[in-house]
Amino acid sequence: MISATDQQDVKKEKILEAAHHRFLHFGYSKTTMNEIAGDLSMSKALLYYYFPDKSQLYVAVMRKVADNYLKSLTDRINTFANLKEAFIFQIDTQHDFIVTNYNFFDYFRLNEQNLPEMIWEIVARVHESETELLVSAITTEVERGQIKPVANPNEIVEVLLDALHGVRAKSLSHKKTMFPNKEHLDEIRSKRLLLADIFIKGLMY
Amino acid sequence: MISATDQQDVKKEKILEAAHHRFLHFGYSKTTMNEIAGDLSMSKALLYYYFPDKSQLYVAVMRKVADNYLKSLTDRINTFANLKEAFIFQIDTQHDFIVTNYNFFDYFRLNEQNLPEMIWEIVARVHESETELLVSAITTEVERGQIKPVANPNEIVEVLLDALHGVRAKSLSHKKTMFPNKEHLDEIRSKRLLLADIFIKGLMY
DNA sequence: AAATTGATAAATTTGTTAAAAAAGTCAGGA
DNA sequence: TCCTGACTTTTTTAACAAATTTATCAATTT
Repeated sequence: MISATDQQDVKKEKILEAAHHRFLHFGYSKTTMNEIAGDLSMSKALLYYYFPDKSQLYVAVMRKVADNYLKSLTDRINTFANLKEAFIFQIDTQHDFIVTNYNFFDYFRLNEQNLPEMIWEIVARVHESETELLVSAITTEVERGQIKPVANPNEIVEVLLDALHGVRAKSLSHKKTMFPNKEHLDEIRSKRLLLADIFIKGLMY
Repeated sequence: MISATDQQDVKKEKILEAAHHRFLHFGYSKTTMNEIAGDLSMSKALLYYYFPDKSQLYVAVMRKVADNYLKSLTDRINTFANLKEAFIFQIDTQHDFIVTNYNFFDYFRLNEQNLPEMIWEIVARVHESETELLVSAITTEVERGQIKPVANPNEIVEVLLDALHGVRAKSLSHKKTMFPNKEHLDEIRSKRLLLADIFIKGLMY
């Protein structure tokens, strides 16, 4: 027998899917609760039965999206042959994550200031997970004797992540095209790989 | 005898000073041509005699500010004992430049898209100058045999500048305080120095 | 002629308000 | 417990007037 709670979870899941679809294609502000309800052939009121309001629905979708990303990270932790592999994985995985969810994050970019606290918690979780992956890779590489022991791997990783972010931000700013195209993205990727290379050598003996 | 053109230049200079003062303290949108004229006890119409419009006045001030910065860079080119010194100089000089002109750049940040072409030319000049300084420092260090020969120093420097920018951007985003305070700035500086250190080691043999 | 101004025109921003759209609520039905 | 239609409240949009600011120009001074 299927419990009521399970049924609810199934329906909630359906709603999350529909909402994700809308948010992903049209962004937060350009999708209405009516439309999401319409997509599911249900009344708007029912959405409010399952989720308290629009922004918390968005947060729930975000959490799901983030959890998927998180999982793809934790699945691979400690599976790398060397530090470089780990760096490349981080660069490509994060890149893919951002590109495939580009529109979804418009709400995020638009409000920047005064976002619900929960959003920041999710962001923090993601960041921690990214950090963890790389810290672990560095620690392993130290144990293997490939690079110098580092006093504070966390600090190193944070600087690396900031730096990688900078490569993206700088390349994308003052480009007219609202949408990053293939060439840009390739340019960013190769710059990041160059940075990663130098960085790794910088950690060696 | 003082030529009419010299007189004009003197007066233009006065106007640039007054405009800079206003832009620096209140930003572009919060200063009016009337106020600038008032500061100089002249009529607003006279401003338009010397400068075609507000935005070109701003650009002229910007050019002056940028030229000063540029000069501080070219003055020091090829005067560094080693690569690290050059990097530190770059970090500190640029940092100082941005902090002392923080408000002045609000116009810059606010419009981001659709800025007058001249602004981008100035930005490009500054960027080239920063790049030149660092490329020269790297080339010198290669000649000294301190680091490995690099195929494309320009590429390396560009990545470094992007990365340094990233350290700043990441640390400053999602901080509520419109104004970066001392502690933030110190944190950014030390992160940047760490990055520079790793980077330099990454360029060694 | 070159430098300057007051008056005035043109453009932009700000404030107001009404209509439209969207968010969010609720009494009641299956 | 799940669900809806009808309803209320809040937010966004549009239109327009008022106020501010940019920009121009004929007239005046140096």
